[in-house]
Amino acid sequence: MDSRTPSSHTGRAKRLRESRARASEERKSKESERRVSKERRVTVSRDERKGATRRAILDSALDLLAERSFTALSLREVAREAGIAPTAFYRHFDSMDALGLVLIDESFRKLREMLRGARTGQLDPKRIIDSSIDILIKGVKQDPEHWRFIARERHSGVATLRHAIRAEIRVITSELAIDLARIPGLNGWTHDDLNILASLMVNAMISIAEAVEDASDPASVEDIRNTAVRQLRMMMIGVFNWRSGGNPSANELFSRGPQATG
Amino acid sequence: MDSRTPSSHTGRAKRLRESRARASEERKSKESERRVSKERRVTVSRDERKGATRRAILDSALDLLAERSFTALSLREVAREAGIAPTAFYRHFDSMDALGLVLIDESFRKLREMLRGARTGQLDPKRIIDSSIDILIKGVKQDPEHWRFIARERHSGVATLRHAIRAEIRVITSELAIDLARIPGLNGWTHDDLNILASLMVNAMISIAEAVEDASDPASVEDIRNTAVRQLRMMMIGVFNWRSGGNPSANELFSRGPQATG
DNA sequence: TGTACATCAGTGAACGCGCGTTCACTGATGTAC
DNA sequence: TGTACATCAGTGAACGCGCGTTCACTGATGTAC
Repeated sequence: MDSRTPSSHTGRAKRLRESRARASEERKSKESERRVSKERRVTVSRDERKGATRRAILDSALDLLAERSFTALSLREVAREAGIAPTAFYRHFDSMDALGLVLIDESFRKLREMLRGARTGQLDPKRIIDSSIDILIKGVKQDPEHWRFIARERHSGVATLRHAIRAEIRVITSELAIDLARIPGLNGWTHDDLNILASLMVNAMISIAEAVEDASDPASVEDIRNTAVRQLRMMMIGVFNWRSGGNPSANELFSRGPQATG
Repeated sequence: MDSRTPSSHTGRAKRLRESRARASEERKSKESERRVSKERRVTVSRDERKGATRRAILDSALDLLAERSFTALSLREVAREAGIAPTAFYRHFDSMDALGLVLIDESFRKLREMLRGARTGQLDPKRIIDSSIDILIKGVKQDPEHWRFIARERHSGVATLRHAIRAEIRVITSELAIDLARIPGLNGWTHDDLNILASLMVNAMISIAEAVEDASDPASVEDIRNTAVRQLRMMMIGVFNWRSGGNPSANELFSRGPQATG
């Protein structure tokens, strides 16, 4: 099936080969099904191929984005890595920007998946902070490309991507705020305060993920983990001593000092 | 003095003209000085010119970086904006990377300047959080280019720049930790806890600065300000209820709820 | 099942463009005497 | 002060290269009958 792959691209068309092999396997498993309803299923084959190439393009781009930023990524480079001619790119995406938007969509899909898993996981409340951070670190390590891409393009030069990311983060934040409202200790909080807390937590999450993602050795990941746990504890103590409404001024805090609740 | 500026570059050599005009003014004010010690001062003129061009290059690059990321910035583009031939660039910097490092150095010099000002400013402790954030916002608005550059390149594709920025942030964090150790309420804290708090604060500072920097209208800046103030208050309540050593578990916090200290 | 035609993912040549870098050069500024 | 020479910031032509995009094409897959 790959007989058409140009030999000059030896070792480059990896992505496409992989992708097509996967598609072909899927196809085989559907063989019987296809025989049954031929008139509908025969079309799939071409679509499968197209889908495989599309995946190859997306995967190649994400791979290359581990080293380059999106602005520095060329259409020809992506096509080369995917094992197709540059012109074939246009059969799948109108422009590089369009591809970028799809990547963001997929990255946040992964992220939300992870968050959903963490939420339904019913964590031991005694270790909720530790567990949350462990889940976050595991998520970052599981597919670092997506995280790196988001972290990088969040402040990149491409306005379209930047805005898309900001919008996604906003959604995650407000979802978290809704969840927080259900926590027993926080049910008296105002809507505003919940949102502010949520964005504090999302920011912390992003900072931690970014730190993990460009940590080189396991020891420094462990450092980051410990720091993050203590920072979140500090934060949480603040949160649970917060009275939605009136609070002590900084001045009072300074004069009271840390032993006040000891 | 600009008679050599090619007419085909009309309106482009702005930077260089400005820079040279500035240099020429400085030169005039040193005129008498120069006459006195001619043998030493005569050399300055060529150096002045060179310095002016160097500044023009740096300023042009920073200007362009408001819209592009560093990887996407070309040598020729910078030269064009600075009003010099592309080849002249090499008289001042070995490569674009070298220029990038100088920009980081200058950006952090500005940042540290601001922080030093904030520290020696003797803030009213009653409004220390509000004032700190106001200073930060003012700083970001005063020269947004530097902030944007740092924010963008912190996660960019250029490893050299990324590492340089990380190192600078580490320095700022440990300087802050030293300062925090002097605060009455925190003098019992362990070295580790102070560092963790410092990095929490620096992270918050970066998040706020980034948010301000890509806020479009004054109203959303005001929003960010209010959110930041409340977030920092929340954090500070946590900090001042923190006992360096043992702390209540998340479980205890959840069961106590926010009314515990109310 | 077989045939004739339509679709369309992928091709490869070609284009004009901006890029980084080299090179030998120019001419104003600086230096030695 | 005047002259002869050195320095060196800035020049402009030239190079080879990778880029995005266009175009008419090919040939396998899909469809109608």
